[in-house]
Amino acid sequence: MPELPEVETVRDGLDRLVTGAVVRDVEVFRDYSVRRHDGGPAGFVDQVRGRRLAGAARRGKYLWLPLADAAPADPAAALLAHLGMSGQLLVRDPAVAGEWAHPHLRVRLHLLDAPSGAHYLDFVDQRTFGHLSVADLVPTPDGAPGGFGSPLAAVPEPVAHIGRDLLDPALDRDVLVERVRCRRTGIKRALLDQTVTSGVGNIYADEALWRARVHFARATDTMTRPVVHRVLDAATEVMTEALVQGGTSFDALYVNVNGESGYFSRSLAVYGRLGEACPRCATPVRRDEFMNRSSFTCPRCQPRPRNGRW
DNA sequence: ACCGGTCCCTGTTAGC
DNA sequence: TGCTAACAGGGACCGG
Repeated sequence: MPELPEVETVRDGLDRLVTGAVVRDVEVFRDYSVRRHDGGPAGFVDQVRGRRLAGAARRGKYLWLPLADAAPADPAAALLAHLGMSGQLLVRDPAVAGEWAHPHLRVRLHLLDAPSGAHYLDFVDQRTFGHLSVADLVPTPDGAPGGFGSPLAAVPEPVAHIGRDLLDPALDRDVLVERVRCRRTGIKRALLDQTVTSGVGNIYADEALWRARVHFARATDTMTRPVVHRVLDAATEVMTEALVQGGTSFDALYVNVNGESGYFSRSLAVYGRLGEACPRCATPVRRDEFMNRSSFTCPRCQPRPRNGRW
């Protein structure tokens, strides 16, 4: 499932492979995949067709391609993507891939003059939790670049409420620690709340908490600054390592921009490993239902707090 | 303003 | 064998 490292892998690939390309045409095969676009599927096609893709930027799990060559009166805008659970952005060349159409192809951009020579940018999404839209760019309140890979101090409007992620050079870590400690909830809920900090999903939250030896239900307002720092450091580490390895793939749904699967799943310590030995102490990994999904912990390294918040 | 619960969607797998 | 139910999960949205 794409979390920050996987999305960053895709962003980096798009930056190299499609920056400068002109969108010659757009096909929407599944209206639901552009559901968050204001003008609907037809408006989406109108706003993307003829525009030049000016780069690739990211904050947390949101990814955007600023659109150049607009009419002078139009506001600055970007093609915005969220991959959801199963979304992929595939840069494809029919000379290599043929005209074979993926069964879950939802949106296809026809490209001209891509630096890679690619003809298509395909949005493929089996479970359709992902989506594309065109959104206006709004200035960042702090005047810093909008995200990773963004030279502009602006973000798409639907991203404006999302917190800076842990790999963002403009993130103020001390402010983030205080924001976490001010919350009255459990630490995992805080990690997954994208308005606090973005990019952390269920997998990396579990891995980070295991590394930091903190239980997911630990109340944020009982955590000392060093402990919060330890959790955030662990999350930064685990995502950085995953990024180096090209992102996680444990169910073969996720592939990077070139269609390659990542291999980080081999390095997961607890996530998805019910009953297997904790790599630190060999205690069997436990699974709890939490937020209508699974949380994996080592019951010995991460004992359940007495006054925890689920 | 903050917090927590619900729902959206589809393919795979487990179980009867 | 064939059906149903559970499961994966980010985030918009809503009610308290």
